[in-house]
Amino acid sequence: MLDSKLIKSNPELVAEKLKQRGLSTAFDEFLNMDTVRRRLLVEVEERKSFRNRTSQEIGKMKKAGQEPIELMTKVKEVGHEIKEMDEQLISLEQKMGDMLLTLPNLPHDSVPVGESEADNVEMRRWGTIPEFNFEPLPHWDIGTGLDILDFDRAAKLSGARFTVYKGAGARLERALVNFMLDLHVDKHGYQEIFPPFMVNSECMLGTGQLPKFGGDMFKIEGRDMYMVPTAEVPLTNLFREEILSAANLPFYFTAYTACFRAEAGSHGRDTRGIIRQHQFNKVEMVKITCQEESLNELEKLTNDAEEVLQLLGLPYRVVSLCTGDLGFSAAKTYDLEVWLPFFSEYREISSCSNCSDFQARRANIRYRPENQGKLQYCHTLNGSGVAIGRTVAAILENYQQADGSVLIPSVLVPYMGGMTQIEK
RNA sequence: GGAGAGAUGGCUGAGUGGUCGAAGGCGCUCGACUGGAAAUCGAGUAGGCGGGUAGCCCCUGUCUCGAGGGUUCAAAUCCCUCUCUCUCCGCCA
Repeated sequence: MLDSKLIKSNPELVAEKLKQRGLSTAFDEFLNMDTVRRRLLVEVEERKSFRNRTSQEIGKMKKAGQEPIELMTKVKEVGHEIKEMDEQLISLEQKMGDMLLTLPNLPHDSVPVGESEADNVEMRRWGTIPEFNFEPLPHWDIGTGLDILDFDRAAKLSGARFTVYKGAGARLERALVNFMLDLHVDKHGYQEIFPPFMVNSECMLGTGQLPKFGGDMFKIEGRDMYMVPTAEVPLTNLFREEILSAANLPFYFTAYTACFRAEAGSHGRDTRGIIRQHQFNKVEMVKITCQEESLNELEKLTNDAEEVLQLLGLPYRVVSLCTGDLGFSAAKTYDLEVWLPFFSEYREISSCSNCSDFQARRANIRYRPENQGKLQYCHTLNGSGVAIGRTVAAILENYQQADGSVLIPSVLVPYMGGMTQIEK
């Protein structure tokens, strides 16, 4: 959520920043509502002040044995006025609040200005793109050939965009989860969390999925519950409605969860394979920081995600998303894109974002600064560390052999029970 | 699912109609004491939204005691609904 005071004091700046995201917003209506709201607030507070003072007088008079009927009637009348005005105020504030909740975060000044994916800026590349002396297969053909991925039976169980992992495939999925968690916990200093996979709508509002993107999620029928679309939601909401001590910042959390996305496939992209699924696994990293540190922390978080790919020997590049391609809650985002030989292109495997105070404001996560000053909103960051399914796809395609087998990256061998190669 | 108890400030915990944004304690901040520290003593210490103002330096109004409604001149306190927590019973991986 944007700071309404910033909108009031500098609507042009906010509109300009939103325009960079491709959003034309006029704040005239908002500012008008606020003017009306403030006028109404002053009037109703005058009446409340009168009611408070007079009620106390009535109390004293009653104790003195009097029965001030006229005063009581007067206060009662004012009470009715207050109620009417309060209702108007609430409806105004509701409208203003609804508008604020639908506005995305402002891009940070360091974010490249652009309209679409095409304007994203490549920051760096890592690794050597593998060369094959045969025609590389797509991961779905490799997976079905090795009988470690079963799309047909998954369709029987659940429908399109689900996958059954079998044998070494299932093991590989589990190995990756453990490898990534161990790396982030043991080397990068994150605390491991195992959160619920279902959360309430307050959480979804806090991280920005609601109110705009409810259709992207699986909702539990008849309950105020959603399947988590990413562990970012439960992790970031851990401290919702809390006041943290600056001395305890920053918090580093990492968690494995399954992720559930209803929107996957709605645009007909990636209809084959395991790139875009209704359910996939992910290890996520979340940081809660003070305001001054979030930019640095984003660089470190991105490096932590990169190290996963480096250790797995998967070529990738880092892209700074341009203003037009930023997600709803993000002020700045680096995407990690892994090389997929069959596609012959880099595809997103991690997205690392600094959400500045945007989510903290929605979720009311604050901290008291060291100098005991005024409470501040925390900054929240999140990044995939990394998406498991896409990592499996990348391993299958990058490590495929001419005979249809797939080599296991050495760092995963212990997690695979010593297996070095997946063969038919 | 059935029965009961509860939800108050950063934490703990009093408060059953007005003098309560709220005792006491802990924690924290500042000061005294000390060579320094501990202990002790003293003072301060919620947040939101407005108004005054150049200004969150101050002054001031209002709201907030799980959430929402109601009763009343007046609600943390009484009534209703909901949410959550705990205990017992049932069921269960």
